Amino acid sequence: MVSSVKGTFDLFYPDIKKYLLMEECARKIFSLYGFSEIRTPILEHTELFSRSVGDETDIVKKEMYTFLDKKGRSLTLRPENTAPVIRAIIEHKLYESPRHSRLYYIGPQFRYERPQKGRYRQFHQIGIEIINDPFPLIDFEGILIAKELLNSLGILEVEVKINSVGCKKCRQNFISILKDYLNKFKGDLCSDCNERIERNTLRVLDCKVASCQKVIENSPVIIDYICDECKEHFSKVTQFLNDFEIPFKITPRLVRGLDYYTKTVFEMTSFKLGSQDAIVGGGRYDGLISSLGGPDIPSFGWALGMERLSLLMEDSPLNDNLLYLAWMGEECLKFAMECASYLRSKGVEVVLEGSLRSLKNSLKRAERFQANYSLIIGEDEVKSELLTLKNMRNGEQIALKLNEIPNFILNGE
RNA sequence: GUGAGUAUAGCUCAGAUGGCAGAGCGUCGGACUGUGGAUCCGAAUGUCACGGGUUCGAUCCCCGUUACUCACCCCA
Repeated sequence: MVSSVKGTFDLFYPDIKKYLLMEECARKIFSLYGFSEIRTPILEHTELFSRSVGDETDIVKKEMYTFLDKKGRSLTLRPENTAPVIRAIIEHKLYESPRHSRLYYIGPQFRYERPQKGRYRQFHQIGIEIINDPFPLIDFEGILIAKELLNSLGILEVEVKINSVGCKKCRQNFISILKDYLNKFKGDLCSDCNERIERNTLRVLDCKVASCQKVIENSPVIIDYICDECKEHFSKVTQFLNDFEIPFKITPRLVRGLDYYTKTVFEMTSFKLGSQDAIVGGGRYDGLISSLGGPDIPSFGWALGMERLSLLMEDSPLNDNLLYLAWMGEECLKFAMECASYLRSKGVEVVLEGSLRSLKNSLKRAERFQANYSLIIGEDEVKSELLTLKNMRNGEQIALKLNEIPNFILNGE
């Protein structure tokens, strides 16, 4: 037997319903904020990610599905969707188009990691990108949208963690200060962190090793060192959050694993998940467009993990309005087919099965289908043109003419 | 990439000192010829993950591989 690839999975009823619900809610909310969808290819040139996400990040160093195609080009299954969206924006010169400044995407992403709870090799993200607006309002609205999306799906218990990682100029300044500090405690830091001091200094702040934690506790805090502009930006974002009563926690050690972030970074986490507790993550990336060859235009975005969200969602109620058509005898089949066709044209969901069954068996099938109704069509019904509609939830039966059924099922009349 | 645990029916899981492979649930059929869910009766379903070793004999012990689960790293 050939099985699915490690870290991938098949999605079907009932879990698929959660995904459809997520997508539906997301599309609804995004359009309320003036967003439109963008779909980019799953395959990109490897260079796109090494240049944007960063050569020194784990994602690029060890987590990408990269291969050579038949002409020897290095291609990569996208590990995230921000770089592809920005690539598309630049390629089509859409960065000045207001209509294309608010984009959302829904789709699969790929990272070659060891699977565990809430983490897969093919996973799915819903995300947004807001192009060409440098103002703190955008950071706030971005977070607000994510929060509204979660709320609309019944997820209320999330913690919003927020921080600023400064801009190109002031971050460098902080990094050298942090480097000086960390170098004093080299002996206390784990081997990973000793390497990070030079290659990816900020990430030391994120280390969970106990001995490193001690050093980090007393380390310089980035918000104290960022430039006035960045400080101003950050305080406006937090001010908006306060004004609109969105609880948040300033987390000085929150630095994210992608190099392109500037100023605001944020994460939404849930204690109900395992150790992979981030549902939404994102921030501002003012330098990304220019670093990919576009003009110097700022952006903001986040991504939400659908698998993690689905872990938090209750099993969705069975709100199907499915009708199972129980027909008896070959001489009823043609009539049953005509009924099915009519009902579907009126918007009723109808299952009609090919095998001739006893009524008892048909009702059993209806139950297994989790149908709300059974419509019984036998000799009597064909003659009288009064069909027997049975409510499978409470067992009640009523005789109706065919043209009365859609209204009865869809509107309860 | 690292560590630990697990792998037996569609699902959940038992099993023996190493000697014919088990249960519950589910599925299908019947009791009940036009009325499902309850009850009773019956039936089908297994390369005991894969490959090697030890043994008269291995699903069980040993080695290896793969997959799954959780954790580390990192991230959604």
